[in-house]
Amino acid sequence: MQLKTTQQTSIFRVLETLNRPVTPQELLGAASVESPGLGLATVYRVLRKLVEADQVQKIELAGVPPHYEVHSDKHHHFFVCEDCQRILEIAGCPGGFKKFLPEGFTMTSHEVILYGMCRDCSPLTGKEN
Amino acid sequence: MQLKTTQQTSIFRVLETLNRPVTPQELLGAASVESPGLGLATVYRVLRKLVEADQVQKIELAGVPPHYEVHSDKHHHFFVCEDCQRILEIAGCPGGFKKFLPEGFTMTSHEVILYGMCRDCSPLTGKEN
DNA sequence: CGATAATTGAGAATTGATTCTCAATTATTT
DNA sequence: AAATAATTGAGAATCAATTCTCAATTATCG
Repeated sequence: MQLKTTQQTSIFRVLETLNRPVTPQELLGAASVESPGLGLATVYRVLRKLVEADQVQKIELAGVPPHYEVHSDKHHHFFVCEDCQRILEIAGCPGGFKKFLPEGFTMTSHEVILYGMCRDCSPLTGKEN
Repeated sequence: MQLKTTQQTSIFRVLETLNRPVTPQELLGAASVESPGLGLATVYRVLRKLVEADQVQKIELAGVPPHYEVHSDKHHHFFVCEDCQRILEIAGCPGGFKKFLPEGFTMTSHEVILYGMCRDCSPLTGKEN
């Protein structure tokens, strides 16, 4: 997908800058700085096109609304902060999941989600300390 | 939560019998055999109570609607069949996820989801062969 | 038994995420 | 610049999951 307008460019640039999964609302807020008056419908329109073009991935994890992030080819998983709800990419993976499959099952992919508190929200390392 | 009525009993019994995560619709269908005329609202009402009482767990996984199953204390994960959309519990877990956490993060739990084809849907072992 | 409380089913209403509609604005073509 | 095409923002509409409303049914209690 080629970005033609100010709005489209802002949306994609913000996605690249934040470099983590964000909600459409978050994206609207951040991209509105560059593109005042930006509408949520446009954010969704652009996201849809970007997802179709495989430049952006929609991340759906339990307990949090859908997030979007610039598509990465590296195998990775996610961390969800139970306090601020922020999602972060986690590099690395223990692997070796196939041995847990029952007989006759085939596995095409897997997902690992870690839940806890991010640095900013952890009581001992957070900003407030 | 103590089960008082026919409807409540059927709903819980079916959950126990099926012994896997099911959708409220599936549950309605199955419990309607014992309780003809059962309504979806009642299924949701009873599920909500059971979840509050921690007797049932709501399972939310990407790509499939929410499922409910009898609460199990054993640590386990899930397999999602990409063909029939059925969810199955997987016993066992590789563990050792904490080493993937960034500095200063704390982990309280994790989730592993395997995607693929279940026995019934796998081309070489399915019913149709 | 008669009164009161609880539960139920049906369908309307709500919620959150997303898409659609449409008039206005902006870009592109000629 | 005129005509045509594309994009946008706002709010309405949709969609799926779930909850609410309310009258009818069922259960419980004195």
